[in-house]
Amino acid sequence: MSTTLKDIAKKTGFSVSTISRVLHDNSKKYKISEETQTKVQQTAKDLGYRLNTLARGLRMQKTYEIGLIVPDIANPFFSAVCKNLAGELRKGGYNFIVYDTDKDLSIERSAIKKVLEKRVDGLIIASVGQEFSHIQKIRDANIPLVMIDRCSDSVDVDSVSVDNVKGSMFAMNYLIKEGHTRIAFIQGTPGSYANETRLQGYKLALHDTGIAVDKHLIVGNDFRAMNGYLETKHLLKLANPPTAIFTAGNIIALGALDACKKAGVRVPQDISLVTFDDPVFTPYLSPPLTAVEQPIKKLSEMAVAILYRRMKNHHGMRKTLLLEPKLNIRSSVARISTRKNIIHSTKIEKN
Amino acid sequence: MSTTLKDIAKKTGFSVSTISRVLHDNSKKYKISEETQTKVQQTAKDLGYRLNTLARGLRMQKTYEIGLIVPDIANPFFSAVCKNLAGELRKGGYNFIVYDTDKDLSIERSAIKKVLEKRVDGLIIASVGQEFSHIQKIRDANIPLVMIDRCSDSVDVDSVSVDNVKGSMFAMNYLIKEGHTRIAFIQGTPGSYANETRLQGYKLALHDTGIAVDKHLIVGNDFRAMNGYLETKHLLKLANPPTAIFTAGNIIALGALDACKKAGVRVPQDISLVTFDDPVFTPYLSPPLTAVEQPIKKLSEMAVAILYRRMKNHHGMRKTLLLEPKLNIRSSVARISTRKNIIHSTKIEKN
DNA sequence: GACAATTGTGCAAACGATTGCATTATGGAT
DNA sequence: ATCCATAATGCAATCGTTTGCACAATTGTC
Repeated sequence: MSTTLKDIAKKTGFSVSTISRVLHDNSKKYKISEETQTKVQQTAKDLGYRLNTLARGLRMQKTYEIGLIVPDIANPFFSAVCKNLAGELRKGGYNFIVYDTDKDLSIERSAIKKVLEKRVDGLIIASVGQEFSHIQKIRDANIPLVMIDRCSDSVDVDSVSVDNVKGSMFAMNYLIKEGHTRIAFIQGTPGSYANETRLQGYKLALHDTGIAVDKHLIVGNDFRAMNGYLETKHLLKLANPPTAIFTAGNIIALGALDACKKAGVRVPQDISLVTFDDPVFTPYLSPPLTAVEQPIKKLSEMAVAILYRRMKNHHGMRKTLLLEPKLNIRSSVARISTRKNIIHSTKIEKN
Repeated sequence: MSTTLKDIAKKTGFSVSTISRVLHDNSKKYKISEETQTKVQQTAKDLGYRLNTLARGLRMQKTYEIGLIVPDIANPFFSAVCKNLAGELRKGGYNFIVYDTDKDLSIERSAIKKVLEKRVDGLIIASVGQEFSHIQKIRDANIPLVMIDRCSDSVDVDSVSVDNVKGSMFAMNYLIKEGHTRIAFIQGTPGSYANETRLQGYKLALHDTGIAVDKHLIVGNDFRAMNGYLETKHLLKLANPPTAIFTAGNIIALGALDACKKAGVRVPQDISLVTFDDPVFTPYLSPPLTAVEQPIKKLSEMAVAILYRRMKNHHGMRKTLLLEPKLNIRSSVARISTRKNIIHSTKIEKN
């Protein structure tokens, strides 16, 4: 259908080899005459020649493609990661194929299969699960691979992720410093990497400062807004409600905020709110939310750097990177005093 | 490196043809014996055979890949489109390659080149610009193509987009119905398809109801938050400020909201706010914003449907679809009365 | 017992590029 | 005149599949 080297060869009278060399080799190496070069290039343009990367990839055993597998591309965190990775990879002359697994492990498996069938040169994957045997297999097949946004000691693969534990501790320590001791945690999906590590940080911070963990203050079960809404409502009705809420993800925080407003509870005067994750709209909420920001740009850069390294050296030592998050302090936390706490409680009863 | 059909052939004693047929043909057609099938399948599994789509694509002249080109994947609208398209395409057995052009026409051009070199079976493109000659060329080369999120009579390509003009009119008519006559429009990037069509709807609605267009009320120059912030500040300082603001995009609205809050101007009591585009966080802002929602799911479904149609029939009639947006009424618009307007004005002076 | 139909499998030519190894022509050195 | 280096190009194998055609063996039909 489309023009091939052969067509150009026929038209110019040169051999396919010569055409190939002129068009892709920069042709210095083979000392093609100027005259031939211009002639070939001209006819290539005339005929609208377009490289066939399938043929090249097959012959060269290299595709210049990187596979990217993410649980949910509509999640601002992942779409930002996507964008940064794209830019970073472009610099190195690589393109990438994205797969959205919709947080489904079976789709993830089939995505991996597909992407390997495409003979990508490398793979970046933010796995959904806690189960990594299928990923280990890729590594065992010597396909360059880096995991992002989660790491596990149970697999021997390169990884770069954000230190969720530390992030939680930043948030919690700040709340504690401001005088809070009754701090609720609204979870995301239990069992997910993000949730478990963030929960761990929550507990650790409490433990470090000698505050007992109150199981009634750990609530919730997924990363959606409705979860934040319902659990906040529930928390506000407790006999002894928390003075602060820490949510495992930003969408949860949206729901929490909504619940507070509907209950006539003011943030931060009546209750404080901090959240993990910090997408573009957080500063524009009312009030602007204090949030744990993940270093997305750095994460992407590192992921690509580690991937390149692995593509050069299949058998190097495993590399795991844990990046430091950052607490962005805005206006959703109040310094606490006992009196405020009481006012707060009465307010609740009213509703 | 990896196992090929040949390897399996060698191991089982059958020919490459037989292996191929068993593994991909469902082999009914060629009446391969049960015995052979199981034997082949077993060794394929043992050897960890993985299809090489490069070779297959080369031979079959079909890749089962669709290229997707978007201006900014981190934009919630496009990442949602992405996700919906992915799901839709998966149903048909297609994968897709995404390119983020970063709103840069030259990157767009090179992305198109790259994606065609990959011999995708089709192309979905949300072009950045108003200039479509490069896109027309693809169509001329008989590559199935559908444009999304913008359409133009100047190119002869299939397209599906949201009726921005109508969307703007929905928003404006609502504001007008609520008694507003001084309505400002904060633009996005002038010259962009999204902006011009939304602006057109703004003007049209005013015109239809006999309200004169006041040029001082059309302000702004890009889709970012800072633009919304600065322009709102400016609008509030006018001698005769608007009673309502309509923003061309949601991020602009975030900035506008922020400016109002900082100026002590309440929404909607002191000024009303409506915006185009309606991502997940809009209902959780304070106040929940009345916004024009784009039918993203429908858009994606239609885009894929039209693409499939075009892949089957290269020479059919051009098809352009214009989908209807929807106004989600929340709490950012107040019914206006002259008295309120005066109170409002005094409030402004105070700041 | 002759012939046709069916069953099960293999041969070999594509698909479009890359590249090591010729090959030819030319000029210079001896 | 002989030999060698160099310049400019061509040959042909290869990458891993798919698939039209051929072919042998078996079964069925009259």
